[in-house]
Amino acid sequence: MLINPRPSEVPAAAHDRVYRTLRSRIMYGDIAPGQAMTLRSIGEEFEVSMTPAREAARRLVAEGALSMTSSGRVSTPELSSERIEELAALRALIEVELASRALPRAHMALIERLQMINTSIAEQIARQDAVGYIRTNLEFHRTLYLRAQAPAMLAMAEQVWLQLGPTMRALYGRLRRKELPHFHRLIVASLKAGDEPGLRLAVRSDVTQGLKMLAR
Amino acid sequence: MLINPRPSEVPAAAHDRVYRTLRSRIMYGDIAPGQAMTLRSIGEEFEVSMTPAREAARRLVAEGALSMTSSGRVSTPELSSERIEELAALRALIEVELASRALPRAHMALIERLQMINTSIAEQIARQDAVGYIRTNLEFHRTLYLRAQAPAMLAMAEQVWLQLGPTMRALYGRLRRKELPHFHRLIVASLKAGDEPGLRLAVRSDVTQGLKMLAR
DNA sequence: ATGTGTGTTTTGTGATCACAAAGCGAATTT
DNA sequence: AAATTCGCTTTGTGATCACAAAACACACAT
Repeated sequence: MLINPRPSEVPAAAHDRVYRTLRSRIMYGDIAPGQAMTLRSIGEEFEVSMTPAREAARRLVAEGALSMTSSGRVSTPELSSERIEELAALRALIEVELASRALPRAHMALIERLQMINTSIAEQIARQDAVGYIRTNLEFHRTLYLRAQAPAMLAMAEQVWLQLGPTMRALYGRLRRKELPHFHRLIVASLKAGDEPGLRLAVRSDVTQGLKMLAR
Repeated sequence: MLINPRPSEVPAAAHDRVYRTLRSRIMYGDIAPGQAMTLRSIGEEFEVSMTPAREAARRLVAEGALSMTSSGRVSTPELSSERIEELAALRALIEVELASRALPRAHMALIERLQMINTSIAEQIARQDAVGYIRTNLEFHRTLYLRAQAPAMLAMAEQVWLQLGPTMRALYGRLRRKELPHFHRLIVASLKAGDEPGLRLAVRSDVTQGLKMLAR
């Protein structure tokens, strides 16, 4: 009997492809806050009928990536400053815990990988590429948190990122960064030193800094 | 022009009714872990077609209330002990923060209401009603956290409850309680005294206690 | 100008159907 | 006896359609 040589390349249902593409766009700030979309237009873009388009949209609504009016229309959310503050606090709570759990398992290979990602972030900044910056920045965090071996917590953190996606675009479009966020260096340094309190503070600061200015 | 006298009583779409009913069942431990269900049987029970049944199921999958096999079949999840530990830690993180934010706004009316709920919990314990116990226990927590005025955080907390629902049933079926969890009394006492560190400890303990024993 | 009414168009909802794949059970083979 | 094969049944997926309600635009009246 033949074993499927690539079990990860399962057919990929249509609704899942739509979901994943939209999710990436939202999480990485490809879509501005308040952007409306119809189920038919989604289906048209992905060349599927309304059924899978509706499923993908509904899934994103359930995750807070899209908001829905009482009549069923979906759009990217426009977050109030109170909600931004809440989501920033959630990021701080969850990601500090994830970093703390990753610390004892963080070996040199991981730290080098994080430094690589940091240089990549610097490139995106130089290129003024907002979407690239957001994606690479989140990749830095995800790479660290994966070491925590805590999938449920990581999923929660990603859900918060998703909710903040369109808003992050508005933020990073405003504060034109010139250099690598220096808390990333602090995170790497704390990891090297095995300094847990320092790591917790660095992560909390990194996560909070940008969003604080946006919430006012 | 007439204003709708009950704006909250909008027609209620079929898929939403299915979703809400299933969500309650899962969150309050009405369904055991590992219980499978088909889309057609859901539709049959609620006298709707497969379309709204599928939407409700998909929404619950997105929230982690149901798990899905690669072939699209859904069932209540059977959580590993690692995942239970993670979810317990998330409860601790988020709910301690919610309680802390509720504290400065907690007036006498709220405290009295919490005490009422506590006597209600004692009744459910005397009646050996597992589902009633879980529901009333969560009502205690929700009542407190509503005062925090932090809807995004509360939604996250409820999502964790939802994921733990079927497992909670298995837990409370095992440890036949005899009396009101005494951390509930500690929570109320800390609220009365305005003692924030005490409140944080009491909430963390209450949230962690039961799940710790289940995770081994 | 502003608000109002009306007809048209757009849009989400849910039912139904065809299809393919997964699950399942019994009979058969090793 | 255990494993396998084959056929039937169950099940999820996605397309299509009818329908009702919401959104919209335009004309009209104030």
